[in-house]
Amino acid sequence: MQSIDIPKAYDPSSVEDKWYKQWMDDRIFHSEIDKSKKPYTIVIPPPNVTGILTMGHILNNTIQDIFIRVKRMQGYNACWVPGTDHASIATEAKVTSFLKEKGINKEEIGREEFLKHCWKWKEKYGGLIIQQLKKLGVSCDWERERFTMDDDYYKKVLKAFVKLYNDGKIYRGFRMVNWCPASKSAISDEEVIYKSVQGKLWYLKYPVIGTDKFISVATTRPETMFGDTGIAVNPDDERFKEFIGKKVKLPLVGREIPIFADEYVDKDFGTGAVKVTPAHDVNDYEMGKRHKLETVNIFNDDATTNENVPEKFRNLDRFEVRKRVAASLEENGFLLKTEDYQNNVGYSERGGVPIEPYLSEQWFIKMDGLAKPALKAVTDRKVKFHPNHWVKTYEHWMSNIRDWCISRQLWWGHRIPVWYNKNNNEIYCGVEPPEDIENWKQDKDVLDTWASSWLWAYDVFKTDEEQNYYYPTNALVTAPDIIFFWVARMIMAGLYFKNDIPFKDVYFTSVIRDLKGRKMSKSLGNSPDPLDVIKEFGADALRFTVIYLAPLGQDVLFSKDKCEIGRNFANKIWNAGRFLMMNTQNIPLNDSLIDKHIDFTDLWIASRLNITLQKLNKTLDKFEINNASKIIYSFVWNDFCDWYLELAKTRLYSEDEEVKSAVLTRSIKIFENLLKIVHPFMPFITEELWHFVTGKNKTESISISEYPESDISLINENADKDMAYLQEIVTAIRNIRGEMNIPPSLQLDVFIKAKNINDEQLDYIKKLGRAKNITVDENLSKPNASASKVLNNCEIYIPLEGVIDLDVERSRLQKEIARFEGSLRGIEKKLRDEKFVKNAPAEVVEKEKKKKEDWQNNLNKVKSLLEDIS
RNA sequence: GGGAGCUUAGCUCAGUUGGUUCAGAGCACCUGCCUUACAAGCAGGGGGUCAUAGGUUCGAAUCCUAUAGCUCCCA
Repeated sequence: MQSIDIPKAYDPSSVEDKWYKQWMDDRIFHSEIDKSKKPYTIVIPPPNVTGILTMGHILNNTIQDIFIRVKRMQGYNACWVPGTDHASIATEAKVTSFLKEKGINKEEIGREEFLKHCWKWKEKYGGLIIQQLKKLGVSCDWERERFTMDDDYYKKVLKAFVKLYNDGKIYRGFRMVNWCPASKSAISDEEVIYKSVQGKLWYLKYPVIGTDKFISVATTRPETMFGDTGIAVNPDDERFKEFIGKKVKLPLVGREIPIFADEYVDKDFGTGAVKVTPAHDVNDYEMGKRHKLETVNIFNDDATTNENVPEKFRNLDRFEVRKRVAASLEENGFLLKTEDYQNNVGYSERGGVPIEPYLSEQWFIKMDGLAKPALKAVTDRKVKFHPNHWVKTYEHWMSNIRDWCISRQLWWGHRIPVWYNKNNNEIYCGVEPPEDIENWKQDKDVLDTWASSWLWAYDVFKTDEEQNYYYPTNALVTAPDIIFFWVARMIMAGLYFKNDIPFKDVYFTSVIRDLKGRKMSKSLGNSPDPLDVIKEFGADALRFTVIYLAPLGQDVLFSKDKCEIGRNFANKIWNAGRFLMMNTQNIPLNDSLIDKHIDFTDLWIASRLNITLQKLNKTLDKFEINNASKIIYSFVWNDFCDWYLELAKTRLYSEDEEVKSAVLTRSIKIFENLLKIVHPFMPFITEELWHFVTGKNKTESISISEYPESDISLINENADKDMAYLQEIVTAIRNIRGEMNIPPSLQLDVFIKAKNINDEQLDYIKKLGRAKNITVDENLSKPNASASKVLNNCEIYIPLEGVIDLDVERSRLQKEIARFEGSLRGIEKKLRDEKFVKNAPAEVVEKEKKKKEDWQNNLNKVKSLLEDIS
């Protein structure tokens, strides 16, 4: 065998790009319909096409990749469809401001020109996040990459609209909506984010006509007074009874508006009387309808004041007007007082400015009929949530859902497929425009982005045949903050359009936060750039670290330094592989020998492997992916590296060539299995090592090798027991050596008082315990000046003539005594308790009795050992 | 105001069906080691009244109730 030069430390940079290219060249992530195989499908939550990769994406996509890779190796037809969405508001905002910098106004160049710029922008920045995802090593089927504005997907979105329209599920209406003055568009309820803001409460005085009295009202938004068309009080409020039916004269405006009674008014808030502005407040709008009030809209679509306010206040931003109105009211004696006031203000998620309740004509989808079956699918557990507690949130939202405003006053997106006849009131709705197009005018608005991505689970598949094969998908992995935006709506769409759930399981990921627990955000600048992290630690390390840190349903406090967990783990695996490969230089591999030379440690590691596989399957089935990473970690590091390989050295360095071959061959076989179970978590390093140890051609891949199945017949209790005994003894010897500060280079004699240690075990104890000689005898007595340890089935003595520090030894033994005594106290108390003995199952009582005996025995032994040296 | 989640070692978190060999892991810390895979490592060690108060039970980190604190979602 040729000399192998494997570096001491794993260097991901030389490995990752090489393999990713190979995988792509070999198209191993590509899926085609194959009726002989069961499909396992995931569609990616499409990231914003102009976005960049965040730590959230890292976690989310690593999880998806793990599921997909495991299933692929298990022989499923694994298909992971990637893609991006067009992010209507976000992209349009970016393009608009880009153009503005160049002195170009969107309105001036018109819709078509503007869209050309959008597409250019998309071409330029759209590929970025996809390239970044590839760095992470994800095994998406890139040949299936989709974009929500691809021609055929675009058509499918329109088709869905037309169907809903024809089914009477869509209507157009003049309603109060959440208006984002930054993007000059309506947004949905879900895109409004409430923030607690320190503001003021202004107390205004409105003169009551025909009296010399004022009625005072409290408001957080004095500028809206220009739109006031009434004053409301609670009908039971004695303070205002005399005013009901009278009118006030609106300050600064002079308009006369009525005072009326309405149950809605809270007597205890502010002054007990409220100004009513039907055009700019949802509740006031409702009150206005009840009392047939006039609506006076005082804002333009960018929330500057319009011609309905007095001239000196016109064409000003709403916050500027607020200042001026307050000042003017004060000047004219209409301001009673101001107070500091903390209130919740709705902000536009994308626009970042306070939303304005605004009356306008919009399109809505009726949610009633869609929501009910979608709710049932989840409460019946046809769609399962992981963790399950999200069901309650979902349930609550679904039961209180309101109609969905789907029109956006934007250009970048799917334009609403509705045309209005120029000559009459006719409306046409269809995927294709009307034939006599010259007589029609298309609706100007586009659809909410979610009204395109809610079809994602099936419309990413182009043909009916594909949809029938791949749909419903198996799992959706997503951040919990889009449960309403997306998850809920996908379920509605799936059931409505496909008559089937879109996915069987939904995995809600952790939220990645910084070490202070703050959400990672661009504005805080507290998020490391994932690509920098990959460069520094490697994609495998990053992947493993985030999974290792992310328990189901818990947030993750992350900093890039934590990637040492993954990097060190990768290095550990690397060196285990390196060790095996180094040995192949001198030891020939031979499959036929492995069953000929087998001892309990071989049986034990096989047993451990199969127990691990069993646990792994269970946790993966339950979507406990964080648990899975820990199971793997402990098998690799503790079982395989710390114990098995250390034990194997005894035989690898022996004289028997057959034994050496057998042990090395077996070790490599176990290692290959180990690589396979690590592979979905750390695809690159495992691919590299797999090729080292199997010598396979580079076009073969561990990615499509067979995933190990757990073989229960290999779980071996006897081997486990023998091994546990060995570990106990070795640990005891090490404990003595450690506490006595004996350097590893100093070999010592060891005496074990026991009857059942076989020669195999003895060899290992000698090696791992760094013993010169070991004497085992059932009846031996403690040598002079030796340190000792009492175990359940044996006692260990290490003579330390000249080395022993009696004080250290005494305190060691005293500690042991304290431990045994503590345990005994608890157990004796329990056994003295008649109720326990009477009520507890006999088994448990027996167990306790046995324990008590053992510990009492041990205690006595340690006590006498202590006496010996006192 | 409604809902969800969390509170276990200095830090970040595991602890499935209640039973002192489950009070654990990683990091951090202390001690000794460059032991022929790995100092990104090896071996050993210290450290917790499992938020608080009640309750159920023979027995509670684990089940129930209340309280406090933190986080998030919704209005």
